[in-house]
Amino acid sequence: MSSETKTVLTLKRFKVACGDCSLNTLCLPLGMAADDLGRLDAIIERKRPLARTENLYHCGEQFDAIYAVRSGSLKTYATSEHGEEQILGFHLPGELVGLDAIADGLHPLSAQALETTSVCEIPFDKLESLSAQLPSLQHQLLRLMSLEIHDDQKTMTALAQKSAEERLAAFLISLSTRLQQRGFSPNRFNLSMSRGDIANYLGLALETVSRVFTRMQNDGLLRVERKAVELLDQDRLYAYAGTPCPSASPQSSRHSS
Amino acid sequence: MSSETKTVLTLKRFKVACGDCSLNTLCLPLGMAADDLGRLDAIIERKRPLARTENLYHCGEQFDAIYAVRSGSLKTYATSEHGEEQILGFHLPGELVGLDAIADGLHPLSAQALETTSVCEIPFDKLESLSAQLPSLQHQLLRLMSLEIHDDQKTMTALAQKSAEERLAAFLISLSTRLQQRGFSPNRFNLSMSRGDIANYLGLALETVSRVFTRMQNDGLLRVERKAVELLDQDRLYAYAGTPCPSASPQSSRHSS
DNA sequence: CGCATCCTTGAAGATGCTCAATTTCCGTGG
DNA sequence: CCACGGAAATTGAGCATCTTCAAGGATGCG
Repeated sequence: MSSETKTVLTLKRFKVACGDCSLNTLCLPLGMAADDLGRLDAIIERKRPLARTENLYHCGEQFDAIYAVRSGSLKTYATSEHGEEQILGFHLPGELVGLDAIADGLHPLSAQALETTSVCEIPFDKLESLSAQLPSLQHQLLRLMSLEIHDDQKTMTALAQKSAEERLAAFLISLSTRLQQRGFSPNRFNLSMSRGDIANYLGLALETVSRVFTRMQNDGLLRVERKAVELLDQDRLYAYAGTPCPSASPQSSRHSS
Repeated sequence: MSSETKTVLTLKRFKVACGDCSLNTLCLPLGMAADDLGRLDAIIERKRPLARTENLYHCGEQFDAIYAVRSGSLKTYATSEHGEEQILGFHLPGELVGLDAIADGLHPLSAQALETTSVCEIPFDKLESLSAQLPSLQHQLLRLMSLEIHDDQKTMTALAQKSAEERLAAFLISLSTRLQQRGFSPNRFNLSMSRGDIANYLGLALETVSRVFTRMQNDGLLRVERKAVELLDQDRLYAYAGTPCPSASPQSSRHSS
């Protein structure tokens, strides 16, 4: 019995029930009733934290669970036949990874921790059957997948038609917004990824990202020192990035080109 | 009663049950039992066909249904504050559009027919409740959303790290593959979108797309005349595009460039 | 038959990349 | 504690790809 107690204590470091998790307004639990939460809790496995550069899964591996980031951050990336990597997303606490693997049961990407990171593992078969029983869970799962599609579309827009400055501005705004939703300062934060990672994600050369950072700093838009970023002029940064389709004012007049 | 018969006949032009639809191995019905299909049929509304340039929905409108393309094709696009459009996807028969709107109940994109196009309208609230009852439907819905995420990631990779040639090659391969899945020739097909649309989607200038087409034609890769495309050398086209993480045969021999 | 749209082709110019050197930072070991 | 070595970041110069601007040709619809 004492050994059992010991085990519980050991695991307790990682075991925080969804109901007590600060992320439950962002993550899968959003909108779920308290007693339904218990059923979700029951299928979730909390894993030991990952160290920096450690992989959560590799491209090509079999898919059997999705993961929710609990703390830290991850990058997901594809590897070309020539060994070059293409980063396709950075994932903050409360975000799900692995959704792209549902389609054919194999992970199309790899996921790697950018810093010490802990995740919740959610076996997909159990999640599917539970979703059928809990409408709010099903709804939130669909919502989060939709959100990922939506976010990817924003990234595609940035890659397709924005300049280096605009891409970096949009990237910083995305980070800032998401950090704010998680209770962090939107103006001062640390980049958990390298310049190379940012460049890779944004389809730019490492050197270009570095140059744009200095240019923005000289313009008084922000201060950046190594990983530490401080946004000094949100408004001008937003103007730089130019967000499409603000879901806002229906413009009755057509622009004639 | 005769009037009722008349109505049925009038609608019959559009009414093809999912069970009789040639797309049911690609679309939502995949994997569903025959009697379950009837329940899906019951919530689907077949709309009158859209003419070329007609919109299925506009960015900013309220979301209450997803759509399955039955015949023809659509483009989805965002509109920036300056009125420029960014195309984010082309959609062929059997593919779903509107999945990106689940997240916040408003369409982030507009959808426009590239040619005469008919769609099935699937009210989302009904789809959600039916999914909870039919596991195979829920599974296929999740699969198709996952597939969209996966496809968007491929596009992001192309935009981030590929040259103009590689992007166009990857685009043509994607079209070819999807057309083949739908029972069309993978080697000879018509582009339903303009050069400008392709360029916009690929993040290139219209002129660049035109030039790359001619270059590829001179290289014997393909023949292109206006909208008509014939792929002459699939292998070389694939080599051009370079697909990442083929989740497939570990090629023992590496192509040296 | 004529106009408008779409596509093609050419020439000049810009944005961002590659190559290369230097500096800063940080962890490791003396 | 300091020194060292490697990784990450910065900065510069030349260059390539793709864009922009511009003109001309083809196609299709009224």
